[in-house]
Amino acid sequence: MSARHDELVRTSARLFAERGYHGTSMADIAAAMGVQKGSLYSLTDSKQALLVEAMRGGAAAFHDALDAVAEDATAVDRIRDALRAHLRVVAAQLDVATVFTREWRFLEGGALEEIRVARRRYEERWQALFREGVEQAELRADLDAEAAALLVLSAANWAYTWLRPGTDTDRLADRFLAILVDGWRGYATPGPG
Amino acid sequence: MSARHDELVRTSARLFAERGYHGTSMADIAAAMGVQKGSLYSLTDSKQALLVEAMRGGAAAFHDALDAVAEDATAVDRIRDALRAHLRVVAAQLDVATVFTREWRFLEGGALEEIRVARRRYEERWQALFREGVEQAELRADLDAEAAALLVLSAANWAYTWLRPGTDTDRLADRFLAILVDGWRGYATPGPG
DNA sequence: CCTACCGATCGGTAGG
DNA sequence: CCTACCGATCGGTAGG
Repeated sequence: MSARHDELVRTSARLFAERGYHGTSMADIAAAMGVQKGSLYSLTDSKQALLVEAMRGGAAAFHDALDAVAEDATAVDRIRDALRAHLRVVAAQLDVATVFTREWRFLEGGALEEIRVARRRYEERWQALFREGVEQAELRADLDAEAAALLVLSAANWAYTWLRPGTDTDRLADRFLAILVDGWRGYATPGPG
Repeated sequence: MSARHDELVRTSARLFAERGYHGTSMADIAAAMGVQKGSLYSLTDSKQALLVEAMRGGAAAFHDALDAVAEDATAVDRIRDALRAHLRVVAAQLDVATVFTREWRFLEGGALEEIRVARRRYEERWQALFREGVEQAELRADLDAEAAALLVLSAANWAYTWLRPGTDTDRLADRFLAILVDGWRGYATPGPG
C-alpha cells in the first residue's frame, strides 16, 4: 500500500536474509526503520505477514522472469533466456531471492502451502523446457530431463549464496551454458544431424 | 565423550535442520531428549556449542569423503568418485549435512571463521580436480574450471533440500555426470584425440 | 508514531 | 538428572 509499508517489507526481507527469520526480532526491524517496535503494527499485522509479503514478491519475480522467455526460440535459447532471467532476479533482488529460497519453510498455514505450490510450479516449468527440447530433437534423445533440470536449477538456486550485486549475470549464465550444452569434454560441436 | 553427549549432538543437529538454529530452543532439545532443559547443561556448555559440534561433524564428513578419492584415476573418474562420496554423505547424514550447508552462518566468533575456512578449502579441493583435468588434457582445454566446479558443487550443495535417505546416490551421481561430461546435446563421444 | 505494558519464552545457573 | 529461579527478550496490544 503506502511507501512506508513497502519500505518495511524491503527492510524485513533484508534482515531475514541476513539473520534468518527467527534470528530477526521486531525490535531489530524497528531499529532499521528508525522507529519503536510498537509503531510497526500500524504498517503490518505481524512478523509472519512480513515474511509472507517478501515471499510473494520472490515468487512473482521468478515466475515473471520465466514468463518473459521467448516462445518461438530453440530449446537451448529458451533455457539460456530462462537462466539469464533467473540470475538477473537473484542479483537485482538478492534479499528477496535469499528469503524465497531459504526462509520459505518458516511460513505457517495457508501461506506455506501457497508458496510450496509456487515453488513446485516453477520447477515444473523448468523441467518442461528440457522435455520440449528432447521432443523437438534439439537435445539428445536419451537426455535425462529430470536430472538436467535439477542440475541447472541447483546452480540457479544456490546462486543467492555467492552472487554479488553488480555481477554481469548474463555472462555468468553463458559460462554455465557453455558447459552444460556441450559438457566438460566438449568434442567438436557440429550441428545436429 | 559419553554416548549421551553424542545423542545430544545428533538430536540438536536434527532439530537445527528441521527448525533452524534460532527456531530451536533448548527446551525443544530437552523434550526430544526426554529430560528437563536444565539437565542439558551437564552435557554441553551452551546451545552454540551444540551447533559448533554438529558443524565440525559435517566438515569432517565432507573432507573425509574427498580424502578417499583415488589419486591415480582419470580426472572424470576422480570427479565421479568425489560427487558420489559427497552425495553419500548427504544421504547418510542428512541432518548434519543440512546444518553444515545452511546453518553455519549462525556460528559465532572463532568457530565461524574455522568453518568458513573448512568450507572454502572444500571448494578449492573441488576446483583443483577440474584444473588438473584440464592440465592433463582429459578435459577440454578451454573448459571454464571455475564455472564447472561451481555447477557441480551447486548440485552437491543443493542436494540436502531434496535428497531422501535411501536414495541410490551413486546412481544419482552418475545421472548428473552423464549430463555434465558430454552435455545436453551430447554428440557421439569418441575418445580424446 | 510513542510510551507503557502484557504473558510467554529465551538461554543459562544454583543447589541439590 | 530435577526444581526453581535469574534477567533479558520475545511478538504483540492498549491508549493516546
